[in-house]
Amino acid sequence: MHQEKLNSGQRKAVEFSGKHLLVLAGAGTGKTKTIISRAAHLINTGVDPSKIQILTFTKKAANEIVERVKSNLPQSQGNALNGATFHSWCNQLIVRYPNLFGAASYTVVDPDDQLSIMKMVCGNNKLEFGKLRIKPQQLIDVYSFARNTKKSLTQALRIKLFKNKEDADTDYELSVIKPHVENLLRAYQAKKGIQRYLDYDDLLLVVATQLGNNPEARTILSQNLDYLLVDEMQDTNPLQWQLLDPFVHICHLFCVGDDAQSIYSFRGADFKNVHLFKERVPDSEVYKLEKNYRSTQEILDLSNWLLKKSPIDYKKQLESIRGNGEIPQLINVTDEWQEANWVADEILKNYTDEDRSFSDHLVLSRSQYYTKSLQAVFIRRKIPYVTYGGRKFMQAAHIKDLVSLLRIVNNPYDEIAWIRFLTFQEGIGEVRASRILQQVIEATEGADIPEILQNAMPGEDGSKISKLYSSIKEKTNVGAMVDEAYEAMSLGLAFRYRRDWDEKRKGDFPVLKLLAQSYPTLGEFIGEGLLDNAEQMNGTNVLSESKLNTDEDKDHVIISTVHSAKGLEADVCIVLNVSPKAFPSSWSLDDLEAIEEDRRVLYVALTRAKNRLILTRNTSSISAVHNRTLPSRAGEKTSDAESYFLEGMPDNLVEQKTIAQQFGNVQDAATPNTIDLSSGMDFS
DNA sequence: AAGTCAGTGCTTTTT
DNA sequence: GCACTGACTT
Repeated sequence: MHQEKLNSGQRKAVEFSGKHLLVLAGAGTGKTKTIISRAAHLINTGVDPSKIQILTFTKKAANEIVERVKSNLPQSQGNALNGATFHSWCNQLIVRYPNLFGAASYTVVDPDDQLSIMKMVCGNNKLEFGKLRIKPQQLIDVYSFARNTKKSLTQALRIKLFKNKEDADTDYELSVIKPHVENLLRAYQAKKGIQRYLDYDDLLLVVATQLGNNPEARTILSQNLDYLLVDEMQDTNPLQWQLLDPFVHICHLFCVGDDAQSIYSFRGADFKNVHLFKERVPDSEVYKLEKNYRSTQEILDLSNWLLKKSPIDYKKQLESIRGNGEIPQLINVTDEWQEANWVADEILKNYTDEDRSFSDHLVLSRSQYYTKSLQAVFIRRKIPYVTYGGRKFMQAAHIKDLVSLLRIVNNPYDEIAWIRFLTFQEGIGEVRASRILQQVIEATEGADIPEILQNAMPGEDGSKISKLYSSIKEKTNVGAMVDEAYEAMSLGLAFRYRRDWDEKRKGDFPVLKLLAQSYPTLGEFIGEGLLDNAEQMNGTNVLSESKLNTDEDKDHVIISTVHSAKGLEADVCIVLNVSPKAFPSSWSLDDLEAIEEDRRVLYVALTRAKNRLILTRNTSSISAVHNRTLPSRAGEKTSDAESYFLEGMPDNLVEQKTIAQQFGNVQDAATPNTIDLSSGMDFS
């Protein structure tokens, strides 16, 4: 058993004996440690672990917190402790109380499926209004934004499509567009209803609505829950607040957050949930944690300087308990291949000369896309790495193919899964699939699906598929269902993905089976499995270590987006491409709030470093930008150069280096063909 | 009607 | 690498 040491502020929060508490904790002040110790403290003082629920933003964070609480307790004492994301928690509640939430046999749809549904709804209806064309994906975004922020459709359209402009032209365009959008969104909602789909937002909405309206629901839940511990409170949005609000009367809230690290406003996050905590929650207190234990003072000086330049007053000045260390480095490069190679050099040098392990390194990027060249270089130079925040395991095409069969067994109304599964069969395309689907839909409730399939597809194909369907339906073990489905589909899969079948995709199916086996029912696998993150190790999928024992090679560099790196820390932290147009991103330039959010993104990145902080930047984009002033709104004097976050940085905050050209010439480096670096190598 | 392939354009951030 | 398109074959 291992107790975490606390300072007086942390201890005060951990041992808080009032009703509700918000802990405002700056970066590196021991936020995670405090929430972990709080859970352990509650259990130690006699609270039933099954009545504590920890809520976080990612499954990874949830798992990590629960594991660390357990290691703080005598063995098996914390086994009943629950940690989940808002979404998976709601999903669990819906599964556990089907009658309460009225969602008996439903399927959770992921963003890909949402898009497919929206495309079906739009059909040939191209939303074109003069210059403005609205894509199905944008409709989904507007819909989700409106529901998460509780804003009207008009407001959501204005913010998402018109950058929040409020002039007469915008108002006119809005009035033209709105009725069309409304029709499509209503059709989308109707389709979800018929096919028993719940999208991510529905999961929260179903639970929040029921809790708000139904006293019985509150009574039932209050019997099973005493403490709610919420991590990253600054990233909760109005919908999530609507979900939390009823619990004020049901249990004790313990929330931790930092307004300077709020980086999810694109998803509707609203730091009012932090600022108005005391007003909204009766019987509540707010504590602050201000001593930074993570970083050396030089790293905090740079972070403080960045935040101080903001027009927003965060009232934050981090001070290091640890004292002084290395000055942060700013590495000037001319292109991303040079940058990637420099990063690889640095890491290899630290590994061999400085006795640092690969896992002491965290490489952060604004976007997932930007790490592509870095990954290519790491593979070529044999640096082990994992990526966080990439495409989900369950979203991969070959996985979705197989899962489509399980989905139609689980929910025969699942149109998307039907189409996917049927068109997977050789000789069946979209037209025939729709026809077969039509027969399934028209069949009366409770009709025998295998029989319908048999009739819809005369001949051997029909009977094969029909038998497969019944045979899977009979199984009770989810892993066995995966096996059966794989046996039937592997030939087709191997052919369809023959290009990278042996190297990449084939190996995912044993992983899928392992994942499936960890769920008691098919419904839970399909619902929650979707919400489960995978990480990629050197380009191939692995599931979180708790599920798969990957003891081999735990030493690897972590490559992550800043958004996925919340809560992470590392000895050496490298922030890629801190260049104009990236910080702030060129998308944000004419929106002040977006610029400030980008500033917080960089702030989060900088404060991950414990001892060595390295920023890289592309000098070619600096000179390009300095020569050009952006067209700006009347009266404003903004330009890329002026809004660039490192503009005007005092010389003493960083040590600059400029890397001489060393690998090939500029033309070579700029050719995208460089990706071929990886193809000729030995993967063993 | 279904399948294949080469060419094109496009890539914020996440549950 | 990805989704999508258009032209082609089966």
